[in-house]
Amino acid sequence: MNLKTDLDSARDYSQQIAQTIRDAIIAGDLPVDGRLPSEGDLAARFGVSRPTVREALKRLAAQNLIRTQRGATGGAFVNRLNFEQAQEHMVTMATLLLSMNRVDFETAVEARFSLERTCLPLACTRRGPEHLARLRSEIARQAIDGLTDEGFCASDVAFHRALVDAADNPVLSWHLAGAVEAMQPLMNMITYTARSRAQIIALHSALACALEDRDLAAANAAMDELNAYTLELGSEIRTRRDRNRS
Amino acid sequence: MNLKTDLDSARDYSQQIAQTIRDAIIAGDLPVDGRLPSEGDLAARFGVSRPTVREALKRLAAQNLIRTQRGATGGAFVNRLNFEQAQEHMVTMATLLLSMNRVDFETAVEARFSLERTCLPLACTRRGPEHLARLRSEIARQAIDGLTDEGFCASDVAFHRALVDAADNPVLSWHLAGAVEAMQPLMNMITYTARSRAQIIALHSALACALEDRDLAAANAAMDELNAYTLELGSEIRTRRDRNRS
DNA sequence: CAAGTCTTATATGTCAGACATATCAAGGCA
DNA sequence: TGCCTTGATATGTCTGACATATAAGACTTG
Repeated sequence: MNLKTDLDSARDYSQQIAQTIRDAIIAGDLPVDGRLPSEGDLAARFGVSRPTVREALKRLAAQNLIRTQRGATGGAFVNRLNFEQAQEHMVTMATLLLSMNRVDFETAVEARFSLERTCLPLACTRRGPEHLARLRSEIARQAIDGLTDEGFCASDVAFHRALVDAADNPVLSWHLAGAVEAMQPLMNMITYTARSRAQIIALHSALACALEDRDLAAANAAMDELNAYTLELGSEIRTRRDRNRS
Repeated sequence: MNLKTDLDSARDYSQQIAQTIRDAIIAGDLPVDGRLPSEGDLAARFGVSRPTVREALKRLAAQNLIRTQRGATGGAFVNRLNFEQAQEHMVTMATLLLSMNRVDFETAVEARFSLERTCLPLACTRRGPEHLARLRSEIARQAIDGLTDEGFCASDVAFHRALVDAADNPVLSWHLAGAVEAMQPLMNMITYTARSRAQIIALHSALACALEDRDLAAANAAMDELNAYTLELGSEIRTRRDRNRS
């Protein structure tokens, strides 16, 4: 637990302190669930005031690297980063990336389906009955009459999430689920007619059946169709929007 | 620029304030490069003190959502999240995920090569001469006699980075490069013999040639071999380690 | 008149000390 | 023994102040 305590007075102290502690965590010098020195201690070590140390700790808390607890035995503890939290971060980041960089619909869709396709070989091999059940249950929900658009989109995401989980590789699931969920805002625009819902449900069913039969070629074909149909809907939306504008 | 200013007194103010501003940024209420109210203003609006507001802003700064600038026309500005910054974050996160969750080598390697393979179809279609040049140049560097292990690993990462960039889809590049770079710490262990270097260089060359010929089957085959060889080296390392331990 | 310099206003960065509050542990009391 | 009180310690927050960076306007000077 020896931290470099010499700071460059030209740059933000809180940033440098955060970086020092972050490096220590990444290097494994601070064990998971280990307790950091108290804010007062850290302030004394770095030769800064407590508010400055607090700003540094808040930076780390924002990245889920530490958690804080009040009370006598409280303090700042190194978090075990879990896949769920990390995924939230990734979705937030990916969503912002897409919206702030004017990524066009085709590029995003291409990336999404390219990525999602990677789970199919593994999913065909490893899918268990519980994965098939999840897929079927989401398909059933999507077919409910009177389901709201929000409900349909949520179930759509859950379906694809189940699909990537069927590959039974948590690291892969993390990457792919992040990619899929980040697309949700873009996908929300295109599933608002009964016709498109029926078509999407049909393709979902085809995917589920392909997984059940462990038929990789069929799964790839269904994914291709879903890809093409998504692009088609997207260009339809654009046409309609352009017509309204003029 | 209307922010919800009512806070739940039971939870951290700085966290709630950060969440409020974060939501506004994600929703697009705060335009990119737009300036937030000054810390004093925000403190007055939320009914808290300036240090509390500052902790909130540092949380956002840690996620690269805002940048701050001192001086008369300074303040906190909404950042345009770019792919580079976002990738740094993703690599940090993925590295921590792998190291903190005892992900076994096989799982990580499987995820990595599954993901990287997705760029091959697009890369075979779209690769330009500049992509081929980047690939060849990294291969040349890897063959240099006396190259340090660090240098070899760095060039290895650069090679795979060039490979995913050949797909010419920034969103895909972002996802895949993050996955590849996060593996670097794990890969560092296995490239320390001349034998493995020569083999890896041969497979890199095979990949480059396949891309040059736009031969998807050959590219996939080379990737398969690289995958298998990586696993082989990994299990070799483990055997050696186990023998040393006993 | 023009160019450079000075002043000032405004913002963030930092500090010091204080109080509020949550929490656990130890000691006291029935 | 079991409950309660008390104290210690930690984070959470507030107040007020000073330091510093920066740009714009006022001023001075060639």
